[in-house]
Amino acid sequence: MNLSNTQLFRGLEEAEITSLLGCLNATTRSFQKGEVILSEGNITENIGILLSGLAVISCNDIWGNTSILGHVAPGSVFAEVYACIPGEPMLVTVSAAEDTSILFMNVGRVLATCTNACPFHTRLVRNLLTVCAHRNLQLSQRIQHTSSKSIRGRLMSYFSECAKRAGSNSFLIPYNRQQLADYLNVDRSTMCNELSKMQKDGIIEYSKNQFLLKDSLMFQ
Amino acid sequence: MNLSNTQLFRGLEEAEITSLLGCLNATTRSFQKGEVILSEGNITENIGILLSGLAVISCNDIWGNTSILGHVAPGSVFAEVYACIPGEPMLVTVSAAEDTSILFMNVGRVLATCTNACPFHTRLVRNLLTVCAHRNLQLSQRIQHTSSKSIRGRLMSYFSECAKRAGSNSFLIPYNRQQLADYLNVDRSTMCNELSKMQKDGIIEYSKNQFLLKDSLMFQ
DNA sequence: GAAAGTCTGTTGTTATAACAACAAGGAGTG
DNA sequence: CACTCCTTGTTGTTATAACAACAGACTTTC
Repeated sequence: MNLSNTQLFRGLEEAEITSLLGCLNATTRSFQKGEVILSEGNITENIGILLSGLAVISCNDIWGNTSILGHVAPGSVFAEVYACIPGEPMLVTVSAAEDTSILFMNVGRVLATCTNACPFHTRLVRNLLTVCAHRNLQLSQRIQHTSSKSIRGRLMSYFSECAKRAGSNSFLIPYNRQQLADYLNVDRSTMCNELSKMQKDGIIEYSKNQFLLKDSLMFQ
Repeated sequence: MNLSNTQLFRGLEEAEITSLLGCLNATTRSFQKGEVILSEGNITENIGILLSGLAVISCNDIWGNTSILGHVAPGSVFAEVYACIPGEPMLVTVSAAEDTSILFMNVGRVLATCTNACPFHTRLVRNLLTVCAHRNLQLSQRIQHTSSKSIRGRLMSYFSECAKRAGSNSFLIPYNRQQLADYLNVDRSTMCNELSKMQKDGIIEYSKNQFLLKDSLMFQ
């Protein structure tokens, strides 16, 4: 894993990162497949970066049922939310889905200006904030797109954002049907059905992942 | 508004804040009821703190339908997500619901270590990160609690977290029925009905805002 | 180019949530 | 106390989403 390609170290050179890592007293640890990396209920002051392998984020309800909340891919930051809220116990468990190596950094050291007053430090903090803000934005958008009670409403909310982003009524979506259904928290087949109806109703046109919001609607 | 009571300035004394504000070149602006504070599509480098009044966060779809996403109360930070992602245009509009005054701070100045290397600065950055992380946690939890397709599943997910937090099967919830229904994105009356059924089924007991998850379930 | 696998769209049935309308129980006020 | 206002719980009806099962199109692989 090349750290300069990660969200957290973006904009920093290899040499600068090496110097930073020393300054941060970062440590690397390896985990075997199945091993718990961070456990629910624990308090962590460490931000993790997954260097290689794969981790899953899961959650247990009080009856012991486990549900998977997401995955951590190489280069991704995790646990930063808990590390940034002093004393907040984790509500999720992170465990290794494969043999995995993790870089841990103490958030206190990341935030405290180092004695060398190194200029890379400022960039690192800014990156950390950007990571947090990005995740925030994505979560807010998902909530917005799933706020409608109807499948059509959810699709329209999502398509509306896609069109805004693309600056055009025509856009590509980055999901296949199953992924889109999961994102909008609806059943795939029912969603496919609704897409057909919307096309029949003249609201949208689509082919594979290319969608078009019909202009006529803008003036209704 | 006493700034030392706000999330962003927590842990700082009045005098320290005054010195910080100068160092940050923060500015205060007033808005009349109905006036737009920050507009969708704009790029902002400013974090806002609402000092007095009330603001609403709203969103327009491409057909011009407006929906209210939330409110900003005195002392609350807003726009920090957009300010922290350089170049990210706002997807929401913030406008004054009453006559309102806002403190704006440039995020670049917040993050750049000031020439005086004032120690309050570090605390401020840490607070900003904490604000971001907190919001993040709340959003993640809401998504988790609304991920079930059934009302019962959503209630159980929420109650499970409440019980965990309380460290007890008995806990108070901070919402009335309508607010809980809104939070879980379900219809109030249907939810009330489901709560009754859950009580009949012996899963929970409740009275007003006091809830009890029945122990028997733990061993099923 | 046949076979297996994946993705997408379609249909019919069933479960369930939304909705509307109302009753009962406080809380607060004149 | 009578009054209104607000919250909560209940019921019946209707709309709609989930679910299951399958067909066709497209990929991938040998």
